[in-house]
Amino acid sequence: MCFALYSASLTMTKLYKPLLQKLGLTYPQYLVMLVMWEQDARSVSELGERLFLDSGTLTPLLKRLEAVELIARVRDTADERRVIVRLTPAGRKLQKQAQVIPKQVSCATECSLPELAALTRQLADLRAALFRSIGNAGKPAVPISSNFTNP
Amino acid sequence: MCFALYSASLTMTKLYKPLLQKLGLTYPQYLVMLVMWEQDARSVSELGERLFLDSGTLTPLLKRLEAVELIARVRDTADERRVIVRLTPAGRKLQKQAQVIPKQVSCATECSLPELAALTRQLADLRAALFRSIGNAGKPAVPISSNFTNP
DNA sequence: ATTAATTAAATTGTGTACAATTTAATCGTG
DNA sequence: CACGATTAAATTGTACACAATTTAATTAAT
Repeated sequence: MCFALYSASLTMTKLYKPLLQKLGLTYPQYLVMLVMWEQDARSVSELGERLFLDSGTLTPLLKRLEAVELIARVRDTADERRVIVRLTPAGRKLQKQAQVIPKQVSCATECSLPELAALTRQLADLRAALFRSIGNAGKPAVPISSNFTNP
Repeated sequence: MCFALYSASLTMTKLYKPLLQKLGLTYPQYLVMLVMWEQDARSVSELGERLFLDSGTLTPLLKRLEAVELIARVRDTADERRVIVRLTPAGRKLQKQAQVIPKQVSCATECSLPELAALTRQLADLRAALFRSIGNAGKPAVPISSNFTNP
């Protein structure tokens, strides 16, 4: 299953590549733009929470989006630790060009919309389950000295 | 759906990390070892066909596995273009240590085995559909001069 | 009010992915 | 046999991912 997941994900990214190239975006950059179109003016950590990515991934990605003037990055004056990301006019304008992409991708999947919705929920549930497991591994719910083991 | 796929895949890799660290492997390296345990003495392109990865990804990965002496890379004497990958004794020995991993991962998914099997097939089908779509875009089935268009 | 702890980004270093190109070997045709 | 086409790996350059660390700003506890 893990390999099927891994290679389906890589293949999906490959499918997006030519579609997104017309917009000058990579797939992770497109995800950031989707989240920004959903709501403007977000901090880096808010983006990270939505996308499950950390600053080590986002910071260079956001710098690239800033370099092509799709977003602007400014320190939050109220809290100088935070960096607020905003869409530029070009960034907002790009949304219209991007609107055709979901249909093209959905067509390539050869799945019906209900099938896609079901698969989406399964994958989201899976991610949540894996997160719980990782969380438990990182911070065990029970001290190491416990005598209990998983059934 | 695409985002669910993308983030589930990244989370899966994160789950594997601590498990594989005990074996000194990354997830893609583990995939290569799984394929090698399945059958020894494969060329780089055979590995690439199994894993849907190209030489640009595999060559440095295989060099790292060679550096830790889990595999050996030798030119095929019958065809000097090919490089044959073989397990070392240490590489074969590692299989035993790796046997516990699938159960640990399956447990973390919180899915039954039939559920996992069903999801695996869905993801494999999805990957195949995406491949078809990419293939058609990359190498059109009909010459450029054709008058035909897709329905 | 200081100082210690925490938090948010950025940085560093390692390891994929992959397009595009290069190098070298083999194959196919005349 | 020759030589252009093809094939297999390797190389180059760009862009993620993420653990671990660092830097700077804020909060908390005394």
